[in-house]
Amino acid sequence: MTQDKKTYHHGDLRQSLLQAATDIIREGGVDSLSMRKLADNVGVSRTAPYHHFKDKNELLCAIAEAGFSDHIHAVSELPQQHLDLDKRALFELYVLSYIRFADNNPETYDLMFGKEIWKLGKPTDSLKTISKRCFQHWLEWIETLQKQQVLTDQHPTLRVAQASWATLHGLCRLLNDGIYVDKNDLEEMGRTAAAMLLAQNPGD
Amino acid sequence: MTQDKKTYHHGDLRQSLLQAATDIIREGGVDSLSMRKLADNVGVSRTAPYHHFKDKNELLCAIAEAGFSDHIHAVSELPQQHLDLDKRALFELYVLSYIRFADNNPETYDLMFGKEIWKLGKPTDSLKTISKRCFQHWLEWIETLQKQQVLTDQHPTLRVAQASWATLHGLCRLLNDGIYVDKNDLEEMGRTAAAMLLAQNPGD
DNA sequence: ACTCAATGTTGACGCTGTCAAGATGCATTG
DNA sequence: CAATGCATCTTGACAGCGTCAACATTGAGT
Repeated sequence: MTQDKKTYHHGDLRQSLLQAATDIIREGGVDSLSMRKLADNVGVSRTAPYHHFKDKNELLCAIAEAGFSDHIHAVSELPQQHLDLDKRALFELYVLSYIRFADNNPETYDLMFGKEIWKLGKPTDSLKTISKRCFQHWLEWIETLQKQQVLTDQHPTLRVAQASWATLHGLCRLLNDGIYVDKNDLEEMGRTAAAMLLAQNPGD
Repeated sequence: MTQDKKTYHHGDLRQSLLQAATDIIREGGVDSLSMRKLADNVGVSRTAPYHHFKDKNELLCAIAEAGFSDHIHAVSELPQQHLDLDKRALFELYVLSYIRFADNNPETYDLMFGKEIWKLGKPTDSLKTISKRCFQHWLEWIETLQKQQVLTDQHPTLRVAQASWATLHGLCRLLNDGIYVDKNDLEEMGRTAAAMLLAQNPGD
């Protein structure tokens, strides 16, 4: 598997660090990740990681970036897997999928959309790029939903996209931040939110 | 004003700590608050605060508690100040007021609804109490809005209250966490969100 | 074979939360 | 009024943190 570790040079330290960091974070949360413990876990000295990441912030950005990549991948598969569903049901499904992603990867989600990076730290250029791409996908879908009268077209696409995303985000934060803990409740909340956001059909 | 400070006993340390802590937090964010700096600011030794707060968590809970108190106070005044508005406009006004509260007191808001206390720390009993009371008010108002057909009554009051609150909360997080920075944009998002959540009137 | 840049190491600094032990002084009791 | 006890405040200490500076090792390219 991993090298025999007797060599002075690790050979693949950057990748190992990312992997180990992701594990630590998944295990004990973002706040349980320290550069020193991370280095120790990988079997390397305290400051070795600094040859691969300028500082802790850059490490976190790299992890968040991978999170966006996963997320985009997972989401883009959704519509193709559910060709049978009508647009409204698909929207609800997206809401629930979004919640599940945040629930399954709470700490990654925190990094992707948390103040640790976006307010306290500084997002990497590549992180900014991929996060914009992610929102762009959302935006495009919202636009088609508006055209299909599934979402209101009385407001600009951008605003509708932002407002509905904020709803999803809010639900996830309530779960991930420990304000609501029961994830079944949260799915129910997600369903209700989806229903409220959708344009009411006259024929309902 | 404050005592002449030459006395060994401070006399009113607990209150001074709360005040200074709130100032520090408002100035530089929750993360800029350290027990040591706080003690120093008040002119007292490192560990003196521990005679008034078991640990940092309890201090933060006390600040959050004051935040809830302010919030409840501000909100309860809203309907009486705007008797002229119809129910739908009042709802939008509430949304905007909520956003403004989070915008004006971002760090307090973080404490009130952030993982620092609810997930990483442990909320005080009194904090739990007042936060429940706060949500209870929201819940009651949502119920009347449902009865007035301003919000959908096709879902349980609890779910509607949770879902709509999640929307507000999501908007605030996006602002406070630095994902969206323009607060004018955010108000527009708030308006859009309010419109989407409201039950569509046939006669619109 | 020699050099250089990339990568890894140890030492150090100042910061953090908080525990333990000792100093101080106010309030209550004899 | 003197003594005692308890709340309060102090200094000392420890383990942990991010990261800078200086030094060691090594693989790659001339």
